[in-house]
Amino acid sequence: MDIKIVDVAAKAGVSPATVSRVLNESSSVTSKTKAKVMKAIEELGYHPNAVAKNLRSQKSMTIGVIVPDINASYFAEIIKGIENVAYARKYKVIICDAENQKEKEAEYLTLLMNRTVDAAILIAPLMSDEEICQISEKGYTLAVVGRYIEHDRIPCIYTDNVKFSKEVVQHLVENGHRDIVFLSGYAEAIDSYERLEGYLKALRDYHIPFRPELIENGNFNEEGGYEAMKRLFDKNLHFTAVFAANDEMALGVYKACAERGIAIPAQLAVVGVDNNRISKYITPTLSTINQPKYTMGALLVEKLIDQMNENQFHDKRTFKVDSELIVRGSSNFRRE
Amino acid sequence: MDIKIVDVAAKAGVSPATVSRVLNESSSVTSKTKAKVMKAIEELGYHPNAVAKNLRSQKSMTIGVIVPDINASYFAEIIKGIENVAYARKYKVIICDAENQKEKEAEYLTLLMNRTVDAAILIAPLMSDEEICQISEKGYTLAVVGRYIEHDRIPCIYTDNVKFSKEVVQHLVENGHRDIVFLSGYAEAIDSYERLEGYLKALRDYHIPFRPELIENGNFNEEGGYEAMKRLFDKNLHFTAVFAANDEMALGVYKACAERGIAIPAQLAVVGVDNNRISKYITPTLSTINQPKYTMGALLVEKLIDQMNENQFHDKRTFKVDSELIVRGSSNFRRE
DNA sequence: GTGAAAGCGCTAACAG
DNA sequence: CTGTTAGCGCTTTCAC
Repeated sequence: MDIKIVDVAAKAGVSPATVSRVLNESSSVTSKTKAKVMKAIEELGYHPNAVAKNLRSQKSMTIGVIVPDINASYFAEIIKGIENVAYARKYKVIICDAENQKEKEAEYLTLLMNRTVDAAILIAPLMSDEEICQISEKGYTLAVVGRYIEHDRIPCIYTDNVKFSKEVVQHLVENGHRDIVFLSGYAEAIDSYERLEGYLKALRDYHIPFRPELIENGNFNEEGGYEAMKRLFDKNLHFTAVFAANDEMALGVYKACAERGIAIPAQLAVVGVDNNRISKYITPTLSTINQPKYTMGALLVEKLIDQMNENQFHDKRTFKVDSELIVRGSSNFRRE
Repeated sequence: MDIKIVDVAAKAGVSPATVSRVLNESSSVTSKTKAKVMKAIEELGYHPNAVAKNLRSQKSMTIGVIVPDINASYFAEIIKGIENVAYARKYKVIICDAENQKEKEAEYLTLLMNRTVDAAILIAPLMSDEEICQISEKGYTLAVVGRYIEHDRIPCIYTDNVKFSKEVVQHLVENGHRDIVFLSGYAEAIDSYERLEGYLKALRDYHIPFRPELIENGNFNEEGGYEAMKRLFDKNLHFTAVFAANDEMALGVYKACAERGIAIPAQLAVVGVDNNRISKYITPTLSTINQPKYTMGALLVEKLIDQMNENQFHDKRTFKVDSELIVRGSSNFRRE
């Protein structure tokens, strides 16, 4: 520490520029001088100061990823995908947990604005399209997971929320259900909106009248799902199935059912979204929507890095990936 | 973007120094000039360049956290604790997922060496005490979760692996078990070693002869636990309980048992470690060791930041926190 | 209370 | 192939 490039240069009997050259392999250096430099670096225990380097070279070779919650396997898998291809392309990845708070999201976005990272990948369901576009317009490099953005400089990867939500309802209807609860996430989230839309469209397709009292909000977490179900039970409404907008809320449904002695799936069918790891371990196993999380992360950084390096925009910038309904124990039951 | 402090200064009709002063509230500025500067900043959409700032001020106000795997609720909870107190103290936290690879661990450690972060919190069971001490000796600021380090500049927080492992065995013995399998994690990990030690000590306390054939390695993951159990079953050994060195491996045990039609806990008792979220959802619910994960993270950064700010070393630098055995369905059965 | 100027550690022209 | 020099954008003495 406190050893700088000039110290190495002095020790090796060369100029700082030469040391920099061997460090970055930026131009050819005699193998002899290279050896001298390496030796000096070794002996001094020199570590280049990345802050100075980044300031000078105007890049950091790091990508920031902002996620709503690090403790959700859905995001963790996406991050793994990002991490691995970024690593292969010599980029570092730093992960920022916004903990579902807009304030922290903004805080971590400054890492992008203030040039600590070269680009940011946003998984930010609370942020509006406009906000995202504005940041991009200011010249910052962004990519987005989980939604489509109408902006030709922002790579996006997403699944079709409307489509898979229709599939869920279709599956339930085909199993004899007509009174299907929809458990929504927090209202501000784009996913909430789109999944509700799919639910409504499917009902319409089947000519099932929409009953607004069957919509409840569970804020995308277990506790919220639990409370929402309690409210529904208390209202004595008739329903035979629940479509929870994510698996977390479905866990809350399980809990509420356990308390009331309601059997899943015989008395109530349940389907979630995300294919959280828990969904395959819980009893009964939870039907859910699976997305290619790892691939989504991997593909997106790939595009992002290409865009940064080639300094041009590709023809293909947005990717809609397929999701699949995984039918498990919680809904695998034909209602007569 | 591309707007610098001089641009703001020009627009506001002051010097760059003054702009810097209002930005950092470092010394008093007339409220009138302050207003002018703020206005210019606003109008120009200026964002300070943190790289330049960090270079000049020789600090970054950010802490790096290196974890073995971001997709494990155990680490995620610790990170939450770190994140929240760091945030309250004006520090940013960047998370690095080493994915259980020494190579990546080293890669991310360079963020510390190259001054991208002011300090690093290591959750690195694969790294040796010597390596950790060496880094500290070179003048880098470190803190460590999950182990005790004999070095007066490194704050540590950890639980007593030996102690809780003894408790697990005690619990099993008291329920009538004498032939207890120990499923170890990868051999290099300090946790593996210490948990085995606790297992052995407990056996000795109860005068139960140690049977080396009952030790298997499961590499701390589900697949490993599953394979290890299959090997044990194939050997036709007699045993009635399994102490898995973490919950992940215990899940593998469940799977292997399901395949062979072995009932948990009637035919085989199972206990894990970590209190992963899944352990309370799986059937039967999994007995495990719980640690105050969030608090561990929170307390450690607190100390770390204190140490950095006061530039002095506290009397109390290491924290041993209590863990608790949570007895659930997988071992709550008295063997006659 | 404010400005001028130096310099954090490095890289990238430009010479040689 | 290697050295000299300027400067990335900011903060911080030191004057005034």
